[in-house]
Amino acid sequence: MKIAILKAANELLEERGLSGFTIDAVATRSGTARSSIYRWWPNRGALAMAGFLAETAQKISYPTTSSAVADVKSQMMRVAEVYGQKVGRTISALVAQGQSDPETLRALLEGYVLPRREEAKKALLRGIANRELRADIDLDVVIDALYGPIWYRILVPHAPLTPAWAGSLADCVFDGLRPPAAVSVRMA
Amino acid sequence: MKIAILKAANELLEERGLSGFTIDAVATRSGTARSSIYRWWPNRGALAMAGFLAETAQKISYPTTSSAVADVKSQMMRVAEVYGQKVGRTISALVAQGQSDPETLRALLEGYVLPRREEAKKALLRGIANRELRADIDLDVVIDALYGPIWYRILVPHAPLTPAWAGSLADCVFDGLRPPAAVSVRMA
Amino acid sequence: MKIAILKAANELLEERGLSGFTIDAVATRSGTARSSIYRWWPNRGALAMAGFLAETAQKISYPTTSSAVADVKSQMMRVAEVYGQKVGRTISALVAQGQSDPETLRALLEGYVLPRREEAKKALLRGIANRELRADIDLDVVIDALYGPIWYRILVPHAPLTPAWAGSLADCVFDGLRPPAAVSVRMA
Amino acid sequence: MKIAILKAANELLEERGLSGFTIDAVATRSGTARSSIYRWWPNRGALAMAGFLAETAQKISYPTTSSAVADVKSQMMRVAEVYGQKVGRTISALVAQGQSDPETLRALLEGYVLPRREEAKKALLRGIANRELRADIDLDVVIDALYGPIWYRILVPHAPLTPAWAGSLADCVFDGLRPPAAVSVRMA
DNA sequence: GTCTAACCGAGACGGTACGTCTCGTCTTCTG
DNA sequence: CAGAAGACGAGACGTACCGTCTCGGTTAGAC
Repeated sequence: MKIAILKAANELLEERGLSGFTIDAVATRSGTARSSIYRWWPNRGALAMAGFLAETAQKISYPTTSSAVADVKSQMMRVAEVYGQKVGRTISALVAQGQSDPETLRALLEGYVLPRREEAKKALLRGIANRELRADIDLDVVIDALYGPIWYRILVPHAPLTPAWAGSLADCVFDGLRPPAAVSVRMA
Repeated sequence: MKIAILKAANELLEERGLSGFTIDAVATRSGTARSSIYRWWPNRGALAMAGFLAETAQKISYPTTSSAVADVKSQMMRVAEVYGQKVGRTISALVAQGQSDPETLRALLEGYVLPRREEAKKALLRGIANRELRADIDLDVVIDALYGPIWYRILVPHAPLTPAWAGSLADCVFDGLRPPAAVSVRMA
Repeated sequence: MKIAILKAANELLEERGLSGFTIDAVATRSGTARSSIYRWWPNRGALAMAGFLAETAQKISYPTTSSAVADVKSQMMRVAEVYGQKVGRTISALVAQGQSDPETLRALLEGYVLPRREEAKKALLRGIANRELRADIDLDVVIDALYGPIWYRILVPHAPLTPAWAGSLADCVFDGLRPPAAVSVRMA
Repeated sequence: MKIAILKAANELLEERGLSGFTIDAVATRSGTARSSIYRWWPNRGALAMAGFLAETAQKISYPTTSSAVADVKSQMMRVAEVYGQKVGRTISALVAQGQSDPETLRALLEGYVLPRREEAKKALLRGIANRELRADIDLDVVIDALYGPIWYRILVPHAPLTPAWAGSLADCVFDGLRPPAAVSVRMA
């Protein structure tokens, strides 16, 4: 029951965006009654969030190779690929809903954004430990620099969100984060 | 008349966000009739956009000093300051509205985002001409890296949007974009 | 518009009683939108009452002949005839609605019951002035005795409500209300 | 179990009327589950009726003295007293429910109204046998005249239902039902 | 000086989605 | 294995906005 509802919610969000995501439409598609939806989720924001977390949120994981920087870059490219398609619609719908519904925003942050940032933080720390990255970087700023543009392109789609672009972005940002080790060694 | 409407629209957007931005509320606050609003703007997205462009969009300009990088950085810090307050609410409301209303999204892109990007592009080209920046950078990627995180923090407010953070972000990104001065060292 | 709504309201009340009287059904039958109904009436009780008053309430008037008693009796018989058909359904629905909605009950009393009682009171006073009725009768009790049974048969339909029955009832009650004039005269 | 349910049903009907009489509320107050209520009664009308019959219906009996008329009058006064309080709420709720639920109406008639009328009929026949009442009266009409107004005042509470009023009513109606003692005077 | 046309306010209209509330049925889960 | 617990589909409730529309009443410029 709940599963069918979440599935339907997700599909609608992906297919038709926020404006097509109606409790009635979810009920119809899932073959349940509106009241059954309201039994479990207090409003449409909560349902949208739950659908997203249940169905699509878990699909992007970090690889772990010897190079943390390469791991992050490849994960960003996968994120770009996934977000560039239907999932992007869902996320933008959630963010939009969050602008007029604080509860949805909170759920999105706590249920998705912050955990993801924590994962990224770990990867970057691994990079620092590896000496791939300078030790003095501000992790939050770096994560914003890496992932902020991806969200930006979802929400303000001035240009398509492609893995290639995400790769360039990663290169661009990481370029400034490498330790100056070799240079100083040579200069010494 | 129109001016009063746009002013009211903006105030509501700033004070109460998207959910408080109702045609009725704008009419009441501006002392006009709903029909007068619909006479001039086709729907609430268009009105929101018009209010934003008329009242707040023009407030952030680029300085022009000898250092293009410093100009961009200082502009980013000002942007962060302005967006961190009421204007941020307006922008997030517009983006949210844009998710279910393609016309609003188009207006936001063409009326605000793309022109701003053009300005940024010019500043960065000045930086390249100055030799402050490498010549081989992908301008679009760099602009995404610089401004994307700002929009991200407006729309997904996991942490406050402050000038200090924007400064760090600028430093972080520009760090990787400087011409390879070290090369000459190595060559020495 | 309002007229079509009231007409539809009345028809539904008459045809299908309280349970078929739905705002949606009224809207459909009247060819209007639910919102238009709620624009004018705050809830279904008020609508039912308004429909009743507008369409059927005014249909029963008192005749005025030389005999007030005969007038009341003939009016009661007409009331029985009218209430015995569709109007009875409407009235019983209104009373039923009034049991769970004090506002409807108030409207029914003030808008219908009390005015009717005032008319009856005038007729009875005419009867007293005529010497058709004793001067010491308690008008409220008499009106309850005359009309109470009619409402009773509408609401608790243990037997049909017919003009003949109403006539017998009137005779029965009026029998005790005549002045003892003639007898005492003879005895004197 | 059943007893607790009926008790709770009755209390709710008395305290809060029809609108507070909810299957859920009865279950909660009686400490049982909704399903247990539906095991024994098919719907809320039946439950209300059962609660009424079990708890309050039997409480009013006829006295039997030498004067049948006095018996009826005193019973009416007692009825008025009892109905004027909580029981009146229950009865009005039952009648209201009956307007949209024929089964409840039938149950009320057969389970309560008609048996009471039979009792009244017996009392009146006693009055005829006693020569307190004329032999040619139509018992059904008289019973309607006596008890109809009481139900009327419960359901259409234009004025309070008091024993004093019921006494006046009884006097008023019985006044016309006495055998024509005056005839012998005239014959003299 | 009139006339005509656009703009104004006011607000009714048909719609659609919301979230709430009961209903009466039905499936567990437990003692 | 009875009964409590409670999920289920259904559907009406009243609210809030949407965007469209008709209506008189003012200005203003054109004739």
